[in-house]
Amino acid sequence: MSKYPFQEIETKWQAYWEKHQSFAVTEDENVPADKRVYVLDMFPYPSGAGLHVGHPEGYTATDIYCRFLRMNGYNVLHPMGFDSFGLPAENYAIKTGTHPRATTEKNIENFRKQIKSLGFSYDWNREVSTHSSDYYRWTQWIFLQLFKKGLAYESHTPINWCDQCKTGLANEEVKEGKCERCGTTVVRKNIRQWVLKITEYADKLLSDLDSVDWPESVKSMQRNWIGRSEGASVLFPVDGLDEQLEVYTTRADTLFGATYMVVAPEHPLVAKLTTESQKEAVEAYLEASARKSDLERTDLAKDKSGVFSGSFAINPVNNKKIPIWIADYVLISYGTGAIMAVPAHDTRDWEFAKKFGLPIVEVLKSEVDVQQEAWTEDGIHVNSSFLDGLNKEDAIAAMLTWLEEHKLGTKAVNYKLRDWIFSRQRYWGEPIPLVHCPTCGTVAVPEEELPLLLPEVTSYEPSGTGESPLAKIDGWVNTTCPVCGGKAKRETNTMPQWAGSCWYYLRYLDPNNTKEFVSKEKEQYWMPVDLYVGGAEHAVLHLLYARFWHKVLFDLGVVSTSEPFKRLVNQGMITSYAYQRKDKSLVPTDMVEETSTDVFVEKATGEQLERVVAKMSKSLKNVINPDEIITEYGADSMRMYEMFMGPLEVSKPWATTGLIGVYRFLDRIWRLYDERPITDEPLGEELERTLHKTIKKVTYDTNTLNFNTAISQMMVLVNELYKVDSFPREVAETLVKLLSPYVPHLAEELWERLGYTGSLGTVAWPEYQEELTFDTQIEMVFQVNGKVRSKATVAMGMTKESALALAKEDEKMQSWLAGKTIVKEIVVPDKLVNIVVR
RNA sequence: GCCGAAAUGGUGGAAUUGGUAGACACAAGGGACUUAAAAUCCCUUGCUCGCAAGGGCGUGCGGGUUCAAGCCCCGCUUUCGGCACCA
Repeated sequence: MSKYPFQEIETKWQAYWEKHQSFAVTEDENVPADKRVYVLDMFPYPSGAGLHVGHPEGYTATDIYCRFLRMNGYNVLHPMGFDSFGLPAENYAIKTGTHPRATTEKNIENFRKQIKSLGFSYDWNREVSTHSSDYYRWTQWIFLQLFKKGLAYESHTPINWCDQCKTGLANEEVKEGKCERCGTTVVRKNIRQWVLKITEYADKLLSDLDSVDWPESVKSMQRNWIGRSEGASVLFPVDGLDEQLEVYTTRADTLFGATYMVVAPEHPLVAKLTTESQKEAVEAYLEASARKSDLERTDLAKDKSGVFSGSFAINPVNNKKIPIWIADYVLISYGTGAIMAVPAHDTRDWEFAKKFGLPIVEVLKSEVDVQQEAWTEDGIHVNSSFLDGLNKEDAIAAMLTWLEEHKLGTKAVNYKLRDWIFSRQRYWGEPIPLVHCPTCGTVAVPEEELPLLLPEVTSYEPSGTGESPLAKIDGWVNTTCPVCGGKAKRETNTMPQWAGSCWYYLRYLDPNNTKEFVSKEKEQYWMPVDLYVGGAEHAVLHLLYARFWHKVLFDLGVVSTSEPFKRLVNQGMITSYAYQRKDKSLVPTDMVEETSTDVFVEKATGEQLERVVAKMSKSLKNVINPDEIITEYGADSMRMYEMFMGPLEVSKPWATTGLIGVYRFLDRIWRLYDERPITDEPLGEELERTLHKTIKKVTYDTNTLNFNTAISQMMVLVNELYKVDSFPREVAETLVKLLSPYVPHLAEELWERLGYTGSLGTVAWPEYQEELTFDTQIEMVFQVNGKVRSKATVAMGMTKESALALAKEDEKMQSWLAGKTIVKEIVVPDKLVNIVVR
């Protein structure tokens, strides 16, 4: 196609950087604190499929930013590693009979090669992999700190279980009742598991969100997930039993309207509350709801179900006897697992009351008949004794005072956030370093014995019974108690994939430290992470878990910041085009023909199709392979195109024609330097202005991650260079510097051709002179009543008076002003004149 | 249902503070070069009325504020992402 020898250039400079360790970074104490920057990418899971086009997007963005910062005198930490424990490798191992370590390490090698082929400026000396024992030794160490702080506990309550993955899942890993990974409907299963008390940090996790520079959407997702609510805890005595039923409510003001109570089927008082006559019905109900999946239980469209326990509670505000029901629309995991039901003003309670014929009492003046539908808006209280006449807000306050005075209830705060189900019944993860001793209980493996190595096995098949594959390895399971020396058994569950990624950003700081997970000095030198770039899919999971661990480490005094990631940016997804039939079904790309511009038809039927944007998928045959793009157009084209497509944060469709456009731009640059003699003559005025405008815009836009507009400004400069004959050295050198963060290989090569030796990486970023960016002539707009009627080219800096005079003299303006009365005159200097007439 | 983000030419997208809407690129059309093609270079390109000069319309929809609105305010629609019996 052309002469631009990208393959040769890219291989050459990648080898140069590697040989000269161009991007190795040290903790140089001479660099002032505000010039130390930590720029982090979310590290990839090294899947067998290799890098997809989404990875280079975020990685290119941070690479450009890092190279830019280095040229501006910053000491930049920019590491890369691999999130290498996890299910896919294990599942692949089971299928093929190869050890997950073997496939994982092969995949890592491939990923590393692919990442390097894009010319990113990582300090590879700091690479970490979460599956290596040097690394997971410290993951285990951190777990032990949690354990010792009482933040890890064993639980037997039912958890989310995926039958396909054969493991328990955290609440965060369940999406719409299905396993996030494989889409299998999640079932409830009673198995022993380790749980981390993330709820203990709910308040801090919530309030500290205000201190970080993160996208509002991510913060709001985390706030919703934590789900703090303020309400009251109220005690209801049980009639005829020496028990009290504690409920949580955000609507204490509606207490006079509570006509029955509901406890979850798993509530500890269920057996006591059940009377002899109801026993059979209750037992049947408990069994039925235990069999239901979470999805079935929470399906909104479904009918409410429940059963009367036989017992009654006393409503403490009016001493009325109200029945206690058992129903699975009340969740054991939220609040106290019991509610007071106010059917008149709560849709769920209303549906239940209607179905089972329970009384509905209006306590808020409603605009509807509460016997016909629930009234959930605010209103004036009625039938509520001392609350009558008050609105919701005042009534809640009044009721809280009353409850506290009578010792019947207190203010309470609840969270939707649940504790983190942390154990996995699988092989390819960090072994949990605990030992079960019949005499000493559960004890920690001594820290000096870490890492507790994952045993080599020949079969990793998960049992599916809730036992980890490790449980079958007798030689490993049977051990001695570190406390009493007696016979004991190892914990056989492993950690979830999230464990390793909870703290990897800390290990990069000090990857070879064998004494500590990170040294205090290095931690203080770099932390917190100044910029963290990655996909939005981690908004809740990884980012919440990592914040939690970091806060625990902060409380332990081993890290110095309460938040790990100061600024977060989500890169948008790179989508692809797909073709849609009238019935909205999609047609694979290879079955589509473009008959004329933007007219697409299905080859087989001739049906006209609509082009839509869709996620890349194998079945649609619209997946772009980065390796092929690099081979055909080069890494520089790939990098620059992905940045040119649009703003970093939004998702945008891949178009290879667009990539070719960027390739052509690079080729034009190449030919400029290749074919034109570089002269030492001074710049023309026009060119000088464009040059300084370009420096200004590229500097500003690179710093703010607006790469697409920085690139377009460089295109403007190159277009202009093609219009003039000469190619002054000043422009030639500045352009190379501006290009270098974006297309580092090409820039290095051109820099060398300009007569320099060594890498551009440490060359100072160009500066612009503000006064040279100003136009001397500007086009002034003349408006009448806000509509553009004429324009004139005038000198910059014209006074308001002369601009107005000029507008009035203008021939076209005069025809629009003739016979009108001037009402108002507005002059925006160097922009426009607007004359308002009547 | 609730929370969040968004909607601009044929397409991807620009538009620092409210001040010329459509930068830059793709696609399309035309021209130059060539025996020819490719590559390259140059020009045109929001819609519409008009021979032209020139006019009208135009940033999802309906209102509003303003001399002036893609941008601010109110009310909708649609799309995407998240949550969803959380009391």
